[in-house]
Amino acid sequence: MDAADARDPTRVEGSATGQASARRMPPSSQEAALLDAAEELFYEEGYQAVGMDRLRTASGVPLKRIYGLFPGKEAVAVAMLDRRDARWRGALDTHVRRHEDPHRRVLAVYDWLEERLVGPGHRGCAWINAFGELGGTSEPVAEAVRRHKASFRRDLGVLVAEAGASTATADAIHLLAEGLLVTGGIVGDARAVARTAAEAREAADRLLQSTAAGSRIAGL
Amino acid sequence: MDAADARDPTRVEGSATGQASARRMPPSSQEAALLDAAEELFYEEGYQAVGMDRLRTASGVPLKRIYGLFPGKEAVAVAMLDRRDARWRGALDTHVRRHEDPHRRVLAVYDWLEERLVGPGHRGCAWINAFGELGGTSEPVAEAVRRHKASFRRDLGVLVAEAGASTATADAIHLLAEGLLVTGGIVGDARAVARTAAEAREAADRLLQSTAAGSRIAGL
DNA sequence: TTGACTGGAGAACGTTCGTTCTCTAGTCTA
DNA sequence: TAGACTAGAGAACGAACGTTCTCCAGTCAA
Repeated sequence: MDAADARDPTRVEGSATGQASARRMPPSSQEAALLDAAEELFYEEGYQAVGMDRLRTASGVPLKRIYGLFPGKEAVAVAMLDRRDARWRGALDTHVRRHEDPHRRVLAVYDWLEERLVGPGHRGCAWINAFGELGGTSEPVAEAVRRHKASFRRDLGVLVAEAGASTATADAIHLLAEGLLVTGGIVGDARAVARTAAEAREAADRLLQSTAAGSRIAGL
Repeated sequence: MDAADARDPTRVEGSATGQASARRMPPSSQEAALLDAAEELFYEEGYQAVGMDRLRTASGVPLKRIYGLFPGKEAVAVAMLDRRDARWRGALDTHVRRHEDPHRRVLAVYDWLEERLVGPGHRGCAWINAFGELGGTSEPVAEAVRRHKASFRRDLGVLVAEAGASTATADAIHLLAEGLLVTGGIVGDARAVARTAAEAREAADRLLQSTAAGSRIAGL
């Protein structure tokens, strides 16, 4: 790195044309900028519809450096999915733990998913979409999707266990969440997403109640 | 090609290399052969990973005729999805109606989905995958997916209504089915698919039972 | 048999892709 | 200041794509 960076290490964009530039950006910021652009563009348009050139333009990271950071486009996609996984599940955890009641926490999962699904430009679950596009041709991407889905399922299992419900109920809570994710992504408009989320939440509530009722009947 | 083909108009393949040939095939058969190839290849590898040349080779239908039958690749994909929709839902209907008990019919949906998900080369739900790949860039494909999912949901609604359960239960049955489709597609191996199907089936059963119990309690 | 016609095989075309290479402006050491 | 070096902007490259076009074997009416 050079003296200019030392003088202004916060400098991130500097092009006169207004497009992002990675000039003098430290490598870690460049990687972040690249993954930011990849996350947004791949999510909105798909993986194959976005070329490396658009990633370069949107992130301001030169092609030469992109290929210095990652061996190829596929690796960028995997890194993006993994980074998103950490952030996504962290945000979900933060959201649900704002509630004290363990039962309410489980239902709050659906609130959070609904919020995520109705935003502008949203197109469902990034991992489901990635699997749909690349699951058949890219094993690394397929594995990243399986990692995320397994982690999500595990996280839900913990929440449901804390609510005192059975593992069978946890399984159902998970399938309802996946059903909401895929259906909410496809239907498109916000009203339908809200309706679908309400359906999932109500079904989850019924299953949690019936577990509790069963437990009471069994004297647990 | 040779005179032997002319003598046998029903002949559908005739290449010495073993690949399909559409020579002398009537246009309706050519369309069917094309959609057969499109269905298989697009499903296994994705839409953008399969070029028109491979469609031509696999179906035996010349490019000239493909572009005579459809204005472009996108239209082939939409036609394939629509044709598959009719066959897919027809087969589901046939399967569930082999059972007499309306309650059992609903559960049989999950049996059938499980069968579909464990076959070799299977990669989940063709419509979910198509949406993941093209939902952001092709409105005709996105609409075909929405058509199919709306029809599937409606079909399930009829089955659940015939079982005497509420519309809320029907919604849950649908979300569980979607959750099974997406999860079963991603997890890959047959054991995990079977386990997921069992989870969905059990949750559906509980929801149907609780509806029935609720109805009895309410004196209906 | 002749001539017009049809339709298939595959070449051709223009574009776009992922990836690599070149050139140059700017920086640091001595 | 001189020279080695770094890194970015964009050209270059080979491959593959969707689509169109060319050419010729085969067919049918007269």
